[in-house]
Amino acid sequence: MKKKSIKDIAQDLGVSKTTVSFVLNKKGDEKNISKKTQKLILDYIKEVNYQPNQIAKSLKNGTTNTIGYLVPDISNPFYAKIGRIIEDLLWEMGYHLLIGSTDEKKEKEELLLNMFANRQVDGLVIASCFISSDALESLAKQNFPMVFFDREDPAVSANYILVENKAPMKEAIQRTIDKGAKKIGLLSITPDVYSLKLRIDGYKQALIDNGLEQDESLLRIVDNNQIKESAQKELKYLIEAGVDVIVFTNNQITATAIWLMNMLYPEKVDEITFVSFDNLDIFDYSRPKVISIAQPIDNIAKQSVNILEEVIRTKVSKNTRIELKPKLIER
Amino acid sequence: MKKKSIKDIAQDLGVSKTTVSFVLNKKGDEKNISKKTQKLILDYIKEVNYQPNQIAKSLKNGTTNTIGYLVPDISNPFYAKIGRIIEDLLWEMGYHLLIGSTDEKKEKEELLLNMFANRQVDGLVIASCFISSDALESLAKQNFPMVFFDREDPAVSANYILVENKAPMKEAIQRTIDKGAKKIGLLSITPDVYSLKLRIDGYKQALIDNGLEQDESLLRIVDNNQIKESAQKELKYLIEAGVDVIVFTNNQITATAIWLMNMLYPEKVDEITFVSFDNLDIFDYSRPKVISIAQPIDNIAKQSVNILEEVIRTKVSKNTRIELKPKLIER
DNA sequence: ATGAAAGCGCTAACAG
DNA sequence: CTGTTAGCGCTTTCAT
Repeated sequence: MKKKSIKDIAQDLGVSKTTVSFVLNKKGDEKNISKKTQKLILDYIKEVNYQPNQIAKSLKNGTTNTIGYLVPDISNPFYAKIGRIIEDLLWEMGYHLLIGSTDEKKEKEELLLNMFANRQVDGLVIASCFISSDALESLAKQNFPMVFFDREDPAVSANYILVENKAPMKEAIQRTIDKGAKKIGLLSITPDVYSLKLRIDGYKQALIDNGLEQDESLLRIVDNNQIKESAQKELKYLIEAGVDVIVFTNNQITATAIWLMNMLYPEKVDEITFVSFDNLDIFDYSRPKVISIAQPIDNIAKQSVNILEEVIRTKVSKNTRIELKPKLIER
Repeated sequence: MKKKSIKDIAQDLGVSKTTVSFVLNKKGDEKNISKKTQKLILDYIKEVNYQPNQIAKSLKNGTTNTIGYLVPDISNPFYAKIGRIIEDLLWEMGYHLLIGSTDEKKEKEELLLNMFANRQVDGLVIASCFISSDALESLAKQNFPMVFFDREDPAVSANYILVENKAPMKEAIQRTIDKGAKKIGLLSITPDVYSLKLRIDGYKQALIDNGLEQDESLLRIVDNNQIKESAQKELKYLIEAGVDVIVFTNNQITATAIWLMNMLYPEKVDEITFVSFDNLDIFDYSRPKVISIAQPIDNIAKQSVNILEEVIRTKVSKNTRIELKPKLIER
């Protein structure tokens, strides 16, 4: 039993494709198709379990009801969770998610971007490191519905769903200072993304505001290409420098550091406090103690979908920039 | 500058659509298109940045170069990681991933399944709880390329990529017995999936083989609808029963239990050993100590893609059943 | 109340 | 060496 098309159905029933199409799209009454014919068709549809070919529909309509979700790595819990929520929200609206991981590689991002556009996704939710790339610019010029989250290129105006970086980071560090922290180090992956720079600014500001020593050597940058090895070295530096607090700019580096601490300095896990931008469930019980800045994942997803839906519907992009407030979790 | 189609290009250049199409598909030489015409077209293509409409291509060819990835929850690290690897492997082959989370809901799974099929995905990688559902049966009957992983319905023959359950579970528990464990409890989510049953069988077998007391009350099942509350109650039971080892049937319940232990029984974290089917990175340094059975994620992904590719290419499904060996991680 | 026919963008067999 | 044409499955205008 091969798949039936509208044409087959029409032939089998001795009616025209048009009639079938009208009935299928619930325009039977509107188009004055007799009740009898409608029932005939509907019954047959069920009987043969007719499934419309969405590709043909898409070609005709110019829409696919598919949204592209482009992130550095879909297996990163942050992107996976947001992806999941977006998937659910879109599902309600009859949309599907096509995913792509860019690995923060420009070339891959551009290829994926083009593939997505060619595949006629109706819109794009994207965490890009290369917002000013040719591919994105060209899409922007075509007024392609897009919303950017997590990352921003301040030089490019677009729809952004972001989270405050500097102030919350400063505030979190302030808590540790209030509790007596004196020597505060920072460990970050290479801040080639704007938001990471802002988080580091928050760190610096906290030190300045409290008149703490501005020791540039306590600001350690990890080599992204060999995170574990490099983090180990930098962590060692900070530990030996005698810091009582270490600040991290994202959850990945925090998790790595927790692991390293437990492996290499188990005797020190209760002497040091971690501050992490981005939360992870394990922070609830991991040692060292972690004060974290939790991004409002639900809200990021919700706003992204909202804006995207609006742009698709109205066909006008207003370059909305939304900055959400993260939540400080003390432990 | 709106998007150009092949027709536009042909008109602009005063050649026919066919010629353009041939050149685009690198059949220029084969079809004896003059070098000059080829260059003319290729140059123009670049100039206007022509992007072929994949939807039209798909309609014509009957293939979309898209694979559906259907899992209970894409934000679960296990599925997210496998998804990521599959994405990469497929990318090499020119395929893309359409994702769907079923939430283990039959209705949602069937809807997604149909949507995917209608959208003409070329194949499906799926971790389903309802392998014997109508929707799946109907696809199977149409010889639709599918490969199942993680979960099996022994009553349905299909392409399965699985991991051994019973023996590894038994073996992991054996290690704890060798080290002196006497009273071994088990905590599991409701084992409505076949593999969970096998894991529990492994637990029982380990007890039998070692002549340990078969106390059915030490086998605690958590209510899936309120995991945290239920797990807390069951964990309490086991702790009070004085177990020295607790066995878990998947990583989710292990993670929950680790969290609960640290929250509620911090004084006991070093007195009890956990055995977990499924590994998580945090087990490296979490307390209680966790002996885990790590699923070979890379291999699962690789084999799934292999089989799927073969089925798509040969158009014949051989109902291959591959059982991979997990890796015991002692800590 | 229903049908014929054009067309979405692309491919490819067939004709010159 | 290149062009004409039919057709993938669907929608929709216009005609009857």
